[in-house]
Amino acid sequence: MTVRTRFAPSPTGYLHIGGVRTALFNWLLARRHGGQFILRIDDTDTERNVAAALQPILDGFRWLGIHWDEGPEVEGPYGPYFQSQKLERYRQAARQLVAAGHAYPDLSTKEQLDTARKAAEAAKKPYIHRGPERDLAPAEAERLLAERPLPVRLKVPLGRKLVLQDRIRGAVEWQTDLISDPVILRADGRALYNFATVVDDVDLQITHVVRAEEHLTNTSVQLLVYEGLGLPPPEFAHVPVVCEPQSRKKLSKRDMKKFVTAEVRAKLRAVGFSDAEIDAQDNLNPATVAYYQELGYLPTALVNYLGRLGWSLDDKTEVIPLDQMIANFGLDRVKDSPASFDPDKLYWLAGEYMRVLPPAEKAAGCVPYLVRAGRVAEPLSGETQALVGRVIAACGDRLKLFSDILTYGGFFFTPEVRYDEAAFTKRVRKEGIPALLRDVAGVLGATNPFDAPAVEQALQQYCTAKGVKAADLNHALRVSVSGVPIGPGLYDILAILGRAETLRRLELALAR
RNA sequence: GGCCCCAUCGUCUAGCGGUUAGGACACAGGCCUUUCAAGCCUGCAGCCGGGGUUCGAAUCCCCGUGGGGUCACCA
Repeated sequence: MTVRTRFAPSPTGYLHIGGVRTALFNWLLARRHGGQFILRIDDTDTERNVAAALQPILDGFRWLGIHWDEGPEVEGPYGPYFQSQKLERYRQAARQLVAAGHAYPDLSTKEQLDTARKAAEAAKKPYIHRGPERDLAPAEAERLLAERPLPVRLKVPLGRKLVLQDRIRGAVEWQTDLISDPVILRADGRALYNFATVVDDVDLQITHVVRAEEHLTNTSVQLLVYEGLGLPPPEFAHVPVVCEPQSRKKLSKRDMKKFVTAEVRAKLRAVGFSDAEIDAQDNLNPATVAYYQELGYLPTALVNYLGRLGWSLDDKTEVIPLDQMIANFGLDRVKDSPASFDPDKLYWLAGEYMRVLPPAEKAAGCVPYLVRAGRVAEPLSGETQALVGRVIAACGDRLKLFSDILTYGGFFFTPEVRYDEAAFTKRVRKEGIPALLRDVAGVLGATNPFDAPAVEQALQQYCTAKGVKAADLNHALRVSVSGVPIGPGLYDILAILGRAETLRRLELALAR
């Protein structure tokens, strides 16, 4: 039997980190066993524009390289893949349950239900609804349903114990007497999640339902739907939820704005977002995939991080490239306790992946940030292309995210130097430094060739000869030509700028 | 509150009856060094508590405690 897994997002307008982790596990399981991964859209209850709200989700998965074998835009033999297109199918399945005596129309009014619920609450008892029509003969129930629109409820069998053999949690049990008869079809004919999801999983021939633990309780009802339909349930695996950083609380889809801290805002502004944009877009925060995409994280790093959150290969491996993850993934090594999301570790992994990325790919990833910041214009000239390559090489391991090109190498691409005042005061506005720089400008004017080794040699010779501390000179030079106290090696900086530009910037600094 | 799930360094995890409880991120210190990174070395830090079972428990059982999830004509 081929393994078929699925991920079923609601079109919310963003791809949530927690959701991706769940989707990734499904995808890995399918790939590991040569099966299929299906994307299905749970849009039964959405009023909003589904297409627009779905696009960011599809984009996110594509960016991550998590490709679906069936679903939106690729279709497949078991569609439709949108719940909104399966209304008639759900009605038909509900009728089947009614005819088999496993479901019934409920005449109770909302008021009656509310009253009963409140009474139960006041008595501190759980409210278990059993509609009076549940004992109607199937034919009678069908007649009632044909007469007028009524909600349909599942007839939960009495006095039974339900046992789920969860692939991650082991045996989980429920007493059916504690399960209220759930509505499976509204009076207007729309299906409810617990029912639609089962019908869909049946239609899509899903073999393994891997989903977040928050669905564990739902599984009892779903088990009963399978039973009523006369079908064997698939394998279930409930993975623990992903929690907020430094917390045990679920990384919630609600209230994601709270993750937009001052630090996060600064990072987004650094790549060109305005405060207005940050506030307006609900997908620009660290709980969504888009955030990492915008900051220039390598998608491979994010996938590695997420795959490693709640699953491990062994007792030591942290960097697990995708092919290795596919080859080794299994539900048996998925943890059964929640894990909190750790931005620091993700950042570290991003650096690990960036380090081994081929130069051409680094350049391709960095250029868009330079373009967006107005530092280079497209199409890039051959000269600019070469400059980008040299700057990236000089940045070396400092580059962890593509957007880091702005922090470490931005000054190469603009004639005006923006000075960090604190650094300028500390390194340049000092007794004797301006005179030193003027002197050194002469040395640099005579250095040939003007490449890193020659510049280094010339400056060191100068320092030795004049008894100048190399550090004092280098710091002053760095801040003078780049404006900032951090960045690539000084000799690389000077060589890349070239003699003329170096001397021009030196004059610029001395004129301040 | 009912039901269900969970519990090893701050965080991610290894461990599946006998280990000096291992690794990673973060943090601290050191080396290197023109800055910042990187790299290398060192350090800090953990089995929620209590009972059992056993020669022996982080590991098995029970009870607490704590955390989480879920209780809709949402998904």
